[in-house]
Amino acid sequence: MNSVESIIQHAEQHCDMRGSRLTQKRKQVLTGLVKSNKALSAYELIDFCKQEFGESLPAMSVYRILDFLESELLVHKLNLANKYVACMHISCDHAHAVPQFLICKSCSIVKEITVEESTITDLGNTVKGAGYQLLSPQIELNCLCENCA
Amino acid sequence: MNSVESIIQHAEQHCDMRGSRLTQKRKQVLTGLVKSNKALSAYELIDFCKQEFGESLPAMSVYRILDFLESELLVHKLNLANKYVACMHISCDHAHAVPQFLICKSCSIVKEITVEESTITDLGNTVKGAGYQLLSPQIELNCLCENCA
DNA sequence: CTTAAAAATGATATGTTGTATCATATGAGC
DNA sequence: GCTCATATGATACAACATATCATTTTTAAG
Repeated sequence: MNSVESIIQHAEQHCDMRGSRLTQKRKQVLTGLVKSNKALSAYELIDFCKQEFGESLPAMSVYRILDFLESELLVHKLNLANKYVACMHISCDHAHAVPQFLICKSCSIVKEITVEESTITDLGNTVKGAGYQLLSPQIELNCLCENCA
Repeated sequence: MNSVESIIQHAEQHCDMRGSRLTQKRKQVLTGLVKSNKALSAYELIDFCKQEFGESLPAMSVYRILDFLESELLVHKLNLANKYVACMHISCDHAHAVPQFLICKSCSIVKEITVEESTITDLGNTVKGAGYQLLSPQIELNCLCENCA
């Protein structure tokens, strides 16, 4: 069993335990993200499902599926790029900390790293000090990856 | 002279010194951002100029004007929200450090604060350690402001 | 097993953000 | 007043996203 299948299987178990269902199409969309190994837009995922599975998904469905996958913590939405990535920790058991995404603006490859505890504390204090409440504790940075730099 | 006019005047001096021109329309767009005191989309700025000045700007022009204002450091583009805000430091003389934007997802009011030196250093090291190169050193966080919380 | 309710997906239209491209106008310097 | 660079206009369209109502599939109760 290759690693993509293994990840999907983990995702399925995860949904089972949470009482939600990883349907065929949800699995297809997630597979697109896992396989591509980078951030894809909803429309790129439509193309993927068309080519890979001969499945013609309407945009609305893909967005709904992405919302679902996000609510299951299997996928992250990258607001900087208007794209979506598979969570890197699907196969990990531990809950993971605040994610930091380094998004290559050229090729959309994303590195999801865990933010230093101290950095998060600093950020949180700053936000609270300004009277604001953090909504999505997630840091996204526009970068260039090694290849594209 | 109210503070909006004062800020615009500072912006004009800034452009003079840099050998660029703050034209009528550029001034109108900047005025929209300064007056509204929050982040606006390009199309909201079109509406503002229409209502305030009876000026019908095509989208293309507004985007070009925003690019110009950004290159002059008078305006920041918030990629999280696809909106634009006037820089809070137009009237300051000192060059300012890496900005951090707390964006209220509900009302678009933005707090621009200066990132702690240590936080930036941490971030920079993490990015470099991951083999990535930071493109736009600017942190944007989805928040709720005091009023909307 | 059948049927009603809930969950998931489809279809269509449209809204929002942004850019490509080619044309026109405006202003600074000779 | 010309000329060239800069600025702006007009039109079309691409990419991302949602509203709304219809249909299908699944679940669960009787």
